[in-house]
Amino acid sequence: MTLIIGKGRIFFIMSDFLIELNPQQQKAVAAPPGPMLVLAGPGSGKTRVLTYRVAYLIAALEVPAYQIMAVTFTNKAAREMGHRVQSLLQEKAEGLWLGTFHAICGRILRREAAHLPVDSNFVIFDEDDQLTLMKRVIKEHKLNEKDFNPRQVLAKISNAKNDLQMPADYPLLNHRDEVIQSLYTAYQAYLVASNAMDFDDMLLYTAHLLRNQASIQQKYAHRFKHILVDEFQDTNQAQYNLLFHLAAHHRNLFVVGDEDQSIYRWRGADYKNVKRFEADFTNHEKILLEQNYRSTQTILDSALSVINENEHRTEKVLFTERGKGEPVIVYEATDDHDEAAYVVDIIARQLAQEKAKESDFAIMYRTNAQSRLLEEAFRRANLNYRLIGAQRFYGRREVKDMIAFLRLIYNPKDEVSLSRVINLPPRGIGAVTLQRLQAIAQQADMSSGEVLLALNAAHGSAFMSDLGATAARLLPFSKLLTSWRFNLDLVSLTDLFDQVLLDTDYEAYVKAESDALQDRWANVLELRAVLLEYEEVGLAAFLEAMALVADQDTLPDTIDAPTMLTLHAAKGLEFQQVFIIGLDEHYLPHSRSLHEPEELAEERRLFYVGMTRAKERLYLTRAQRRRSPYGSYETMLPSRFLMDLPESLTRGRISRMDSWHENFDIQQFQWGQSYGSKAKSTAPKPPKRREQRFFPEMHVQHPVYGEGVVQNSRLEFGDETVEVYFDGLGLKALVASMSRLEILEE
DNA sequence: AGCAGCGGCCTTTTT
DNA sequence: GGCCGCTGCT
Repeated sequence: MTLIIGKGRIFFIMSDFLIELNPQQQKAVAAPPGPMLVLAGPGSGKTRVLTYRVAYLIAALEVPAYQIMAVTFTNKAAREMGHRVQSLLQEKAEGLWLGTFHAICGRILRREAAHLPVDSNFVIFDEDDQLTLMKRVIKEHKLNEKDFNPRQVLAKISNAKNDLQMPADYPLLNHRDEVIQSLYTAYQAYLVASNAMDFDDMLLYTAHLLRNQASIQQKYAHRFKHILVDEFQDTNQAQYNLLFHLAAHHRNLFVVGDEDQSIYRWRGADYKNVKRFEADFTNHEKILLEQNYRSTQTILDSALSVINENEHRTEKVLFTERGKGEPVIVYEATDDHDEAAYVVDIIARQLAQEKAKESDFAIMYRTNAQSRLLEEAFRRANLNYRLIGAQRFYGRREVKDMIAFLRLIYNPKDEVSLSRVINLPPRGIGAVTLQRLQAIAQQADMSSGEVLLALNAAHGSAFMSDLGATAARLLPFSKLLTSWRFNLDLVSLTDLFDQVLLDTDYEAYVKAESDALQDRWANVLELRAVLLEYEEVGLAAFLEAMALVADQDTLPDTIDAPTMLTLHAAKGLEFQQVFIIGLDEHYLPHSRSLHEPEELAEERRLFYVGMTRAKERLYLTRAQRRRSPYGSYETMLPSRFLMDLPESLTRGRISRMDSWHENFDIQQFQWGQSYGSKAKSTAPKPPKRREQRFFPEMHVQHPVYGEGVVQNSRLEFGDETVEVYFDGLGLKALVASMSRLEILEE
């Protein structure tokens, strides 16, 4: 099929996935160069617009692909866009710069390392590394972790960096700020000494380079004649600044976003960047995409009724041609176990009846911890699932250990990796020896890793004997590190990996550490398999990829199974049927957000993002009681967001909605002091069903009577009475919630 | 140096 | 309920 755009001179040969563009979309895609702001509601095809815009620039305006930079929110989104552009244009798409802010900054920073305090093979510190480092800094400042919570200090530093403040720029309002500034300075010095940077540094350094180094600014502003940004509402100051310096000259900045989907405020994102864009890029064009191609009108209206409660937003008129659809189903579970059972039950039943396929379903929640009960329920039901995020593969201890070995070999200055692996498995280097090593390093103005390497080189010399017992303790590891370093450029990555495993006897160590539940060694082997894919591109690329994997990147789409993910991870995705669980105060909205209206508004947007992922059906669930972060059971209040749903759009009832605000001061609530009528109990009650689960002809299993066939079933007094025929026993009437009947076959 | 036992704290969301 | 850091013992 051929689509004519512009004056007829230009056309695309669209391949099989062509979806006709509506007039707004076409206007955006085929706009003349210049600043463009596309405000796109959920499901309005903004990714499609972005993709086609890139294709249009190349095919119609004959912009070489290497002059285009497109920024996405996740690596996965980048990959998908890359594929689509490629299938539209084939080899003409080569050379396009496409990736997340962090990935793109990484590329620039390695090229421009000469202008940085680190060299081009710097490593990227993740959250764990940052925490390790900050704890060390706090200790060295002779401060208490209680007075200066490492996470909090890091959060402050992160905010500063997102606002482009170096330690010297850190605002000092009181004495405490001075201490934090001092911690920031020391933390930054350690990063530099480790030849490392954290995530925020990647943006900060790039923004600084572009702002302060005219030659670099010109180079990249000249090279990238067109810049496109997805999820623009979630950019922070540093990112905006960076974009500004790249695009200020040619003004070809094409941004797509939706302020209602801004959910990363806590990470420094500021949807005011939309306003900033409008002020900085005058005479920009602005296009609204309001037609939704994803959801039914009912889902859309429900979502709008929730988001409309937020103030200070440009109201959009979202509409769809997909029809009214089914009501939003609301379910109130007795407790969190019941909630999980309900979700899995609905899915299992639809699958059994072949009304849906596995990958149609997604279950979303506010916090990762909420996935656990669902996992258990899925396993009990013998169903597969995909879990995005949470116990990320790359966060596992053994995986981090092995990556730390590789990182240290690649960059011996990495103090955090060194301290992680120097005594792994235990080889007699404890805190004391490590401290001595660090002291020696400090005196010699070297890193600990460099001292280790020097130690081996100076084996037997006076340098050695000066250090005495410490040197003797360190020597074995010093030799190992030297030989790994020596082999770095000689052997393949997997050979190097195997050598480390062998030299450290890591297999025996990790197997001894494993418990029955976790096969840690299997994870090591899995990492080795990943490494295999980087054999060609090398260790640097491998380490970079490991540092920048997003949650969405961790699992292949190919598994046909229901997906479990946080509401944050759900952005940009869509599913036939969506469950949002945990619609209770303190979960959604989360307790940490209740004190601040801005944060509460963000929780609402988060809920809105989740709701608008659904194409056909939306389920919202809550539980009357659930386990608190502590472990005790608490009576919950239904989420205030549920009150915003018009009854005409929903099915199902939430109790206590009318008296929601009576007697409870939500702000004063603390975990541990139950405010419901019932006292705490440690054991959950058996799940109680509100819906009929058993139907005639079902094959069921009873723990005592064995296998039987359901003859009849009815709901009575909130429970279900099932009549089952058991071979040799005859007909038995059973109470569903008490009899632990399992469904074998529907 | 390493380990076991205890007490305090906690978890929001992610590149 | 689980992690982490501290302590005190071997």
